[in-house]
Amino acid sequence: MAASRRPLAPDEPNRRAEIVRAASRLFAEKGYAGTTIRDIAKAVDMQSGSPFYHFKTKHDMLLAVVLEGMATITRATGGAAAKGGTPREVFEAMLLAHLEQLLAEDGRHFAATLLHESHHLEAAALAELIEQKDAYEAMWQKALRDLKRAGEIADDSRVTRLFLMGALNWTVQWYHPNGGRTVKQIAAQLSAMLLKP
Amino acid sequence: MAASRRPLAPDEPNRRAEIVRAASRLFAEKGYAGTTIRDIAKAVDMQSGSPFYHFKTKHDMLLAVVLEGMATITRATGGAAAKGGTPREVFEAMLLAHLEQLLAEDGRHFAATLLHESHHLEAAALAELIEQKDAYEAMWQKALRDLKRAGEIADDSRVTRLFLMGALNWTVQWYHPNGGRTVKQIAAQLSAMLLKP
DNA sequence: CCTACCGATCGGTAGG
DNA sequence: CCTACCGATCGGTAGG
Repeated sequence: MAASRRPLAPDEPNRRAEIVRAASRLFAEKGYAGTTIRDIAKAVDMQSGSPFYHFKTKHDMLLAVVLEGMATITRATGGAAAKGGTPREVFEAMLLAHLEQLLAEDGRHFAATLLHESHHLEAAALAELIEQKDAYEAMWQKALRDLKRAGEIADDSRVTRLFLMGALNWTVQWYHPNGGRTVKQIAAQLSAMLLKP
Repeated sequence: MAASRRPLAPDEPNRRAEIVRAASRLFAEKGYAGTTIRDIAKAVDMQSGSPFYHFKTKHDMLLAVVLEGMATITRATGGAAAKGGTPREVFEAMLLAHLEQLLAEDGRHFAATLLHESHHLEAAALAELIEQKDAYEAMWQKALRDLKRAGEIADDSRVTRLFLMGALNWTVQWYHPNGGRTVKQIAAQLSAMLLKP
């Protein structure tokens, strides 16, 4: 029905990226197991077997989504931290960067897939992801340590970091772009809740 | 292979409950779409078509899991709140009750299914769940309001409640029963992070 | 990247 | 609750 499509060259360089993007949305909405290759193919106007020209298996598509999601959020949050400033300024910039990736139109499907579908990966792929995740969380642990040294926070333990990750990542479940609150306001409110006045 | 099974009467009253319990574990581990009726049947030593003697559809099994999970946690947390005490005592009892349900051997599969698989429900069932969830969260909102009145917390807004829910529910992702920390310690640490000293 | 297809599996059912 | 089964769908592939 949705006919009339640009006749894309089979090897147009960003077809693979289009598949990853479509897969991220579908995995986020319907889950990995609930999404079919045919769903993904249709979303990028391919025939049902064609995604396998770009990916060997469905699992490889999931891995691509999850690694891109992790890389993007690491780049954003790491970049924010690298700008420097007081521990409080760094922390607040990291909160904002993390939330922007998590909640933005473009990044949220990657984030949701990362948070909810990673357990469908096979052991080797999962190990690769966990390695990156640990590195990411180490950045936060360092930020908490600096806050503690500066007297801005009472406890910088691992559990505190996990509570923080929970508060942050849970926003995916309730944030609505037109909900009246901006991402910036949400970040500020979380900062206010955690840091001393 | 796992032969020699007690010859259960077909209508033994708790066969249905056994199915719900097995389904909760499988849905939590493999996802709703990734779990087959045959998986569930095998887990309770039935033939592949037999679960349909107890449930009309697979969706009905999911609904049963999710509603039981919601009811259990509501009962536990509501019961803790009903014991009364200072706002702080009530809040801490609620934290502990919520976490005990979420992390206990018996309840965590129900909780994980509730948190991660509810979106597979059809609209009508989802609406029913959301109604119960709203009632549950209203209990927490009230607890926060009382804390604010008592001067134990600076902000009792909706977003604060959502950060709290995130910190609580995220524990499902990282808690390990033999991780050295008891549920009680985790509850105490969250309380310390949120309330004024 | 499409066509045409395969073997396996899935949710569900009739009839006992 | 079991037996036997159905139609539909799925991930993946050969051959172009």
